[in-house]
Amino acid sequence: MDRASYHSVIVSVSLAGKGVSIYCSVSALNLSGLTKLPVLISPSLEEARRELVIGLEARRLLVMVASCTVEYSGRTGSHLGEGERLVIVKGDGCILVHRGRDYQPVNWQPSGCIIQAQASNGTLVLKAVRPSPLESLTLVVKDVQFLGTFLLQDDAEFVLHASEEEMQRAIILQPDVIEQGFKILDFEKKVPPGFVDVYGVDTEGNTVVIEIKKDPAGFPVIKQLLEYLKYLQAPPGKKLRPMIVAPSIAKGAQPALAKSGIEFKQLTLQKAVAILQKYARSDQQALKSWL
Amino acid sequence: MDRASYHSVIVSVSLAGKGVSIYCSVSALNLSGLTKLPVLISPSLEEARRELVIGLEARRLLVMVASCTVEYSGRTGSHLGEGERLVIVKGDGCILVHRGRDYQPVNWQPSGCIIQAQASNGTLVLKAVRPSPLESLTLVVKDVQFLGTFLLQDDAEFVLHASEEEMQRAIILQPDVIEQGFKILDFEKKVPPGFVDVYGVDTEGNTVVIEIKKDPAGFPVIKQLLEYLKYLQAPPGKKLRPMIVAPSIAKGAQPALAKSGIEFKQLTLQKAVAILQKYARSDQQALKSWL
DNA sequence: CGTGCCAGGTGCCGT
DNA sequence: ACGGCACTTGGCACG
Repeated sequence: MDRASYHSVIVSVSLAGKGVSIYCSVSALNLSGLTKLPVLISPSLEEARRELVIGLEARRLLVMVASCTVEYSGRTGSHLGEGERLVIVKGDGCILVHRGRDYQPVNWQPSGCIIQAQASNGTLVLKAVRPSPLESLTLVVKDVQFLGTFLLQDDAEFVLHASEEEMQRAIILQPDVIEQGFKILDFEKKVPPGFVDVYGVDTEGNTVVIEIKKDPAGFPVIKQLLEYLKYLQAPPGKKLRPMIVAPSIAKGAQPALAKSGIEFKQLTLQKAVAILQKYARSDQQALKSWL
Repeated sequence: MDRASYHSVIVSVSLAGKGVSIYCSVSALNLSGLTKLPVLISPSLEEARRELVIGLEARRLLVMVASCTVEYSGRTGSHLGEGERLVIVKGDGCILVHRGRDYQPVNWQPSGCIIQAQASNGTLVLKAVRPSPLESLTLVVKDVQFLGTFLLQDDAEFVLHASEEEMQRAIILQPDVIEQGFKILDFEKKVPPGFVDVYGVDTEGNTVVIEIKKDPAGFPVIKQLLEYLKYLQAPPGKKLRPMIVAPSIAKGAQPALAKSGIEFKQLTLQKAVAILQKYARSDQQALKSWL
């Protein structure tokens, strides 16, 4: 690829409505050709609509900065007056409307809905309908500041080191982390109100019922565990030992814990990860980089 | 504004690293000047970093499509290998990393964190640190496909028609919706396990304890209400009438409801909204457009 | 600041 | 489909 080919760039300036439409056609990948880089700056609504339809068809990632109103109707309803927002449409048919602040989108539609863009009376209407539960999101676009359509090359795997699941796996791999001689009989054991995380016996033959929390254990988990206990019983002459495994106890939960006869065993995420590291050689690669 | 001024466009083509850097400087607002439209297409990492710093400083909305790795460490930890993602940084200091699919971001940081962009060894590192709880998100950017910085003009108010709150307001405005002659004594009344949504008396002087749900009422709400009842009692010679107000009863919850002696009163969101419409003239404007 | 609770919660997995 | 539950849940209101 020679130096000259880098300059194979088309810039066409057109007058679209009241705005300026700059069409930068560039490709870093195909420099010798005149491949269009799908970025529109202040396009007319009709140009934007055309590009949206192409992007939706190709299931590309659409990123639009536009002035619009947003209506939602479905499980409930919402209304948002006109203003400039960031609109994202993904290849799997989900849509996000973000304002200039806040972590969460002001409106959205989960993946799997039908999205269409149509011109309507001098405005561009973007509609996203979710079949079940039936709900629809409607954007009436008055002005598009920016519209880009991208294809994201992304095959990497996402690895999350978190959660009860890793703590549970650590306990299963090394039951001694609970106490010397602890033996696991079952996990995710079904009882009417829900599932017992870990279920086992101590060296005395007592039944140990464990509820795991990755966060400081508070009142809800105590109630949950007591609820489970109603449906469980120890072997004749043995005790039922309810136990909460968590990194810590929540502020005011200590008295309730003592009163209800529930034991507490500290297990931090770090320790759980260390145990997994020790036992699961195959996981070492994925785990070594964090912490 | 004459036609010629629309062409006041600067396009500079530079060779940045292995990529092409097209710098389209345009403004639809200030066409006579050479105001920069902050959109970079395949900039060098140094160009991107400079633009990011400027955008962060000005608390603008940053939208970047880039190939990067993502590390998270805090309450838990995560790792995501290299791939192309959509990165959003908002003015309030939150950051979202979106992949090409899925409603939710693969990684993020809520608002209020400190974000910095720095060059590092041939890569661009974007770091977002949240002070409390202490957690950090680190993006190592290898290649930037697109970077735009926007200022969103958006003063509209968001109106959500939803939730228990509207149902509660409807009941408070028109207690008859529960039953003829029902009188409200209190709402959000504190009991040890939580709060009673609505608390009142019927025409017989019996105490009515209402729990509101906007979704079909299932087992959890029954348990919740029974929990509250333990801490409440009717006047001498009167009854305690626990009642669930919801659009419907969940599938298998009917028997449990009957068994526990809890009454059910249907109230849909639509009806609640209608009541609010009738009573709150000032709200009519906001409510009239939906449904 | 923790504690409780709602959310258009979402997502995952099970019957 | 409904049920139970975790989530880097986020968000708000309140003691």
